[in-house]
Amino acid sequence: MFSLAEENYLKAIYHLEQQTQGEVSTNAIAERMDTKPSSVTDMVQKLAEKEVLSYIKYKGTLLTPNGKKIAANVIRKHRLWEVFLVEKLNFQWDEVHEIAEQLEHIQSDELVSRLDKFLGSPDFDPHGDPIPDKHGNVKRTEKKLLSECNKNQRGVCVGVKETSAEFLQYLDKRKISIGTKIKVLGKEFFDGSMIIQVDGDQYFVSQKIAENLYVQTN
Amino acid sequence: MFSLAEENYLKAIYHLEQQTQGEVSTNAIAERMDTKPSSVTDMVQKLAEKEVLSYIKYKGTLLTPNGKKIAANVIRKHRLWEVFLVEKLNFQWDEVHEIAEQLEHIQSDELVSRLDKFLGSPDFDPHGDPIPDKHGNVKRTEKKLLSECNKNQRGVCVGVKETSAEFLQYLDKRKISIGTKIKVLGKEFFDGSMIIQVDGDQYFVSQKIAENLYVQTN
DNA sequence: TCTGAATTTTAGACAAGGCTAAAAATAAAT
DNA sequence: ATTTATTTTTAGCCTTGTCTAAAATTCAGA
Repeated sequence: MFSLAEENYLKAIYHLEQQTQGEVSTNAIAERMDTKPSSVTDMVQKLAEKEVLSYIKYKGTLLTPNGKKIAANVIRKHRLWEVFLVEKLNFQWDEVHEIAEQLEHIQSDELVSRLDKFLGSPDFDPHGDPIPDKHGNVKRTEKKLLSECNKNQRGVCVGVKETSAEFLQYLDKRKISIGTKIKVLGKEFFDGSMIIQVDGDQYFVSQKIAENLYVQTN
Repeated sequence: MFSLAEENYLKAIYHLEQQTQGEVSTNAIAERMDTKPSSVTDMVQKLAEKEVLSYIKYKGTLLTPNGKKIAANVIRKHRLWEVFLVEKLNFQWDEVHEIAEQLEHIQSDELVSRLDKFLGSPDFDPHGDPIPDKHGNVKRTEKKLLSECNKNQRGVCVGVKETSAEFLQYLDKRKISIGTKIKVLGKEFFDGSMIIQVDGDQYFVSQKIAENLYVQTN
């Protein structure tokens, strides 16, 4: 139904719509897709014909409900495959994006449904981003930085901001990964450092660490 | 390196080379790829430039060692994914081909290597076809039809010729699947029917059944 | 061996998706 | 309120992979 290129455009526009409000500009799309604005104009006009987005010359584009659904489905597949790669094939968090970028275009609803079940219907991908359900709805649970948490707050690690190998190794060493429960035992205000509890262990974390770890509090 | 279309051509030519000896004809490729001979000529000339096959006008093509390796790798991926779909996602034998046809083009050596390990480095796909190793070498164990076996011969079920749902169900009911050991207890010459032993049970199979079941004898 | 049939190749066209250069529209600044 | 700068679109061209129609080559039968 939709070509690989078209799916990538829809996905890019979907993400851009979440980062800003109002119409998405041609230049913004071009930058995100690493392509030229003139190419974007062409494609956007084609997609408008297919009624997956509305386009007004010199103004920008907005996805239609149908376009949103298609984009969300691509993102759903992307994130499910990321879970597969990390949980089943033991890839690292930062190694999976490129491969998932390819896998997200495999066409088969049955495959997605079975993959989802095989993985235990996860709600988050390895980076802590929410996985849209089959209807394209996203469980929007805002994540916040560990550094924004207060003493005695509890949360679940849902992602990272920084994705360098060093940082991921730092977390691995402390057995912190997606789903890990974290409790703030203490917070030092003059340098922003914290003492946190992870499973049975306690760790000291600097502000820099706390500012790069997303948690979902409850 | 090689486009999706190019990979599909190499794969098709690889298969055709195994079915016949000598050069593969343009028409044969066109028929297998469900395309026109003129398109094949174009593509084959392009692939000859890339040195993955040798092409002589009006004569035909032959894969170079490099071309064989690339084709075998695509087939390796195809078959590994089929194992995944059947073993892990519980698809039926006959439902996986289309999806594997897409998955075989995912580019990532690391992915293939990890998938292979995850599946326990299988030697055969769910249809009983051998899975090439990472160097493109195929463990060539010729399969023959059950009907070609003689009394008291033993073999392992490695595939089917017919793939209709009815036939697969027939086999399922008798617990015959890939890897199932079969022994020919008796063979009736006037109608080609057989008595076979499967695990502890004995079954009567008609010639039609025996002609559609591949076994690897030892 | 000649001739008709089948196969294969060439030539020219097309759709998708991208690019460059130039024109048009909008936004910003004096 | 103009002029300048930025953004966006248009026009024309390119590549990939396909097609049709016509030409060239090979094969096969008499």
